[in-house]
Amino acid sequence: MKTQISNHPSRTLAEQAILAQAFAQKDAGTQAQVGSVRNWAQDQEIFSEGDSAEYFYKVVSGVVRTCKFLVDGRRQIDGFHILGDIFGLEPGAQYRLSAEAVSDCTVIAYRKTKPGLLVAHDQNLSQELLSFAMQGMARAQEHSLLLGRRSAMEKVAAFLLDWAKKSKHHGLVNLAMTRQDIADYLSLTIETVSRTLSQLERENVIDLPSIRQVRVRNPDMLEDLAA
Amino acid sequence: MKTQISNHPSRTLAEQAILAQAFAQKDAGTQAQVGSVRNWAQDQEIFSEGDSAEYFYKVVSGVVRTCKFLVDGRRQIDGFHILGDIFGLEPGAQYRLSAEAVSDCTVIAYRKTKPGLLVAHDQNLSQELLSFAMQGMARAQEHSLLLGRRSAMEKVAAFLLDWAKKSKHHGLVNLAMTRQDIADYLSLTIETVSRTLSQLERENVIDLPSIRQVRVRNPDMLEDLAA
DNA sequence: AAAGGAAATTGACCTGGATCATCGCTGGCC
DNA sequence: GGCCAGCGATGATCCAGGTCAATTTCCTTT
Repeated sequence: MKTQISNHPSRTLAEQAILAQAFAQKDAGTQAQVGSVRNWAQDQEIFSEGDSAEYFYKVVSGVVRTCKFLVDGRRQIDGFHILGDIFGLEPGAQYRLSAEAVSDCTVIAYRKTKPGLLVAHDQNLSQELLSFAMQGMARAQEHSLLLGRRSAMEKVAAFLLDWAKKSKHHGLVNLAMTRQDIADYLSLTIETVSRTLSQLERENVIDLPSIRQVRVRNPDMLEDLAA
Repeated sequence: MKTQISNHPSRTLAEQAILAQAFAQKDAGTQAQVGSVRNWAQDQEIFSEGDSAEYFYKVVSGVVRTCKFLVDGRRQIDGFHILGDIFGLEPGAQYRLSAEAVSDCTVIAYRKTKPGLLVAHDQNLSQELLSFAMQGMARAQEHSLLLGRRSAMEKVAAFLLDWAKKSKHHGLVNLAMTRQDIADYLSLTIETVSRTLSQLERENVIDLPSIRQVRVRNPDMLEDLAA
């Protein structure tokens, strides 16, 4: 049952804390601005570009991608969102990107008080949203810098470092996403991503113990390559 | 004298309105969160990556670029900012980008109440900042999409449309920036920007009456090319 | 108006990554 | 265990845009 918080074997303490917080708010009944928990299976669509942006979301578990589909079928991934990340917060009334579950995932949906207008009665929430929006801006700017005028090697190395930083297993990165996802995030082809990873393995910078796992053998070298 | 608002021949009504607003706030003396007007000459640095982010800015006249310099000398331009745009708003205590005057320009500097922490006592200001931050995020995301997997033609066409939209002279765009600026914004070389503009002129999509002016002859075609 | 220098254009050539094609691996299913 | 389908790896080739090298245009200064 979805409202069951505790004793879920796959949930970390941090995830349970976020859930507990959401439910505490709900139980207190202080505001309409409170979250409801939702689950999504791998590759399901959470929302689609152009949909009315009634909700924004916070990730409790799993990984979400936000992306855009171009007319000619190309797909660009704007970002991956993990535990604690907020996505789907829009300046306008419609989503400008689609959101999909990279893995099975749990998110909290927050309803905006008015469609298209985000009003925070609560000073803390307002502050938190502003903070998130600025971080979101910074994140998007970093992504622009990553995409512009950087070689495939620089892109892949930076991507790996980014995920290594997030990983709790020291030096071992579990990638939730496919090569296609990585390619669409870095604006490369799967072939180039694959070749670049192979090259890094050949040069003893990383190991690829399984298809979705990367072991960083030489972080310094990886830093250098990320430029 | 810098505090002189009216009777400046090159200022539009909108610019004067922004200045008047800034001074009205100042005169009322309601808050510390009030702006001071500053002028910068072309190519001067407004702030530099790593500086303590004490102020954020709003453009009154002219054009500002925010950019990052890479170790190997490459430069990437994150964005151009014009009348009414806010720049230099940071989630952290330091600027992550540099800001420079593309043309002579006038900006209003707002001091943050605490370094590194942006607190808005005023509900309206808080709302406005949130709105700006979300728009900034959207702008940065659009830029990522523009840089990723798009041809030189698509980039240049999208760039021209963007500026044509902002121009008041119907169909005539005055570019404040050099080809190098355009190249660094689109992650292309000056040669490619130049060649692409020439090609557009040859195909009667645009005219290039002078080096910093573009006349859009066929907006529909330009839209198609921007994909 | 002439001179000088920076910015822009244009041409010739080269290369990194895309494209196309094939093969191998792996994990789910009976 | 054997089969199959989707994902990933790798090789061969191509081409858009980068690089290098002249000019040309425009703007500033005298």
